[in-house]
Amino acid sequence: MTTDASAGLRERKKAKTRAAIRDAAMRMFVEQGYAATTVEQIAEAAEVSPSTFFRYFPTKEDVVLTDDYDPLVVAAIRAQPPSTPVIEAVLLSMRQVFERLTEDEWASERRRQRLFREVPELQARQLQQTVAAIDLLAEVIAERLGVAAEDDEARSLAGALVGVALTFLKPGNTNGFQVEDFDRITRALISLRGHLEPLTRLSGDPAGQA
Amino acid sequence: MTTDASAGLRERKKAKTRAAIRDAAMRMFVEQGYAATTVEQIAEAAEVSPSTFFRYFPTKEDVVLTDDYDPLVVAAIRAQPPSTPVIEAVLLSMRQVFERLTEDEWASERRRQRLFREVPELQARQLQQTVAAIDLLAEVIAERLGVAAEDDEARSLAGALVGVALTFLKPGNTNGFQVEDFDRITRALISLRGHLEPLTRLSGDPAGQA
DNA sequence: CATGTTTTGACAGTAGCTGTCATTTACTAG
DNA sequence: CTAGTAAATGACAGCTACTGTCAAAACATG
Repeated sequence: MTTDASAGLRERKKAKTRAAIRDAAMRMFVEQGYAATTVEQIAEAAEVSPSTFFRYFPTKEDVVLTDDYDPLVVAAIRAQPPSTPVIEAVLLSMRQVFERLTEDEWASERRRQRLFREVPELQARQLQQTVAAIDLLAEVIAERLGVAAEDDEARSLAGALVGVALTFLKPGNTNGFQVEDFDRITRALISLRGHLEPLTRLSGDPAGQA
Repeated sequence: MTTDASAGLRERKKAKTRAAIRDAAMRMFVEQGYAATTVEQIAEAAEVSPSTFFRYFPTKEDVVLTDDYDPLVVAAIRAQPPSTPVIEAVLLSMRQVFERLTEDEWASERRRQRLFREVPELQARQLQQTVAAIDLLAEVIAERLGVAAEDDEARSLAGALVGVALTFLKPGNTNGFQVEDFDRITRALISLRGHLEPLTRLSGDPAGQA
């Protein structure tokens, strides 16, 4: 999540600058709003020039968008015993990752999520990231199922899970993902199973006009 | 989709201007690329001032984003006989709407989809729209199931369907949604059902560290 | 045709972002 | 420690998306 190696003064300084920019930005976004905060102000608060800001973050949006959870979840899924059914493995892994967050991490995560809810442009880009994560998830699932990564089975399973998860991010869910949400997701998936029962191979006969 | 009433000269002119801007923009986007086309150029080609451009479209992105399919699908779902199972009703309705498109509509739809694939900012906003459509879909589904619109069952069913559908938009799917895709979706949903089998109420026992 | 309302264009201004270039700052060899 | 190299920075100029304001033009209505 943060810096590990203090390889050289240069690297350390870069990490510090990056953190300074991100912290200043987040603070100001919360205080005065995202749109009302200019890059110039952020740069000044972080004691760098605007040029430098853009060297660290390609756009103002990207300051908020950094998110390292995906690889954690992927790793957690790989760590599940092969006997565990796929869906359970995925849900359990997400749960584990979230349970392991510190209180500070939760706090900044909540701020982030609030910004996503309030600033449309940010929401759009976060959704884009989330949807991109489907591919990642599909790969791990494919591994588990022993099929190719492009296989419809793995991809659509990943898509369905992410789709369901999206559903739980929307209600003015003050705290973003809550641990209890996993139970609700499980229950939702079970009801989904019921609705899938009547499906047969031919559900799409062309039907002419209305 | 286009203009219906020629209520007055004023309305007709507005519709014409809107179409002129959109057509000019789309043509130029295809010819010289989205980023390389400035609003000023579009305005000039459409014979309006830049000010007017922004009166018709709040942002350059919105020129591409107009999309009237959602209400059509919703209407089609409502038109399905109540005996049809939900998922089948949804899939069938989508299929019907797409089958009813004219060749011209397909053509411009393909251009649109290509832009979405090629221009990240547009993709982000389209996904946002798509995810927003989950709410709409959830409402119709809730009606059919006879539950509240905020019910997890309806919402997550909608989310799952959209999630699966998203999966099929990604492969360099030259033509966007193809009619055959519906068969693949059906098959994918059936395999999904298989993976949901082992689910029980308790799949999320906290599990300590890795 | 006269009056009121909408639509338009011109203009000025803000902010995000890009590219360039000289200066400073950290690394590396001797 | 010093000289030379590579990287990071800041200052600046420039483009473009977008906003707000205002007067002129185009339509509507009696």
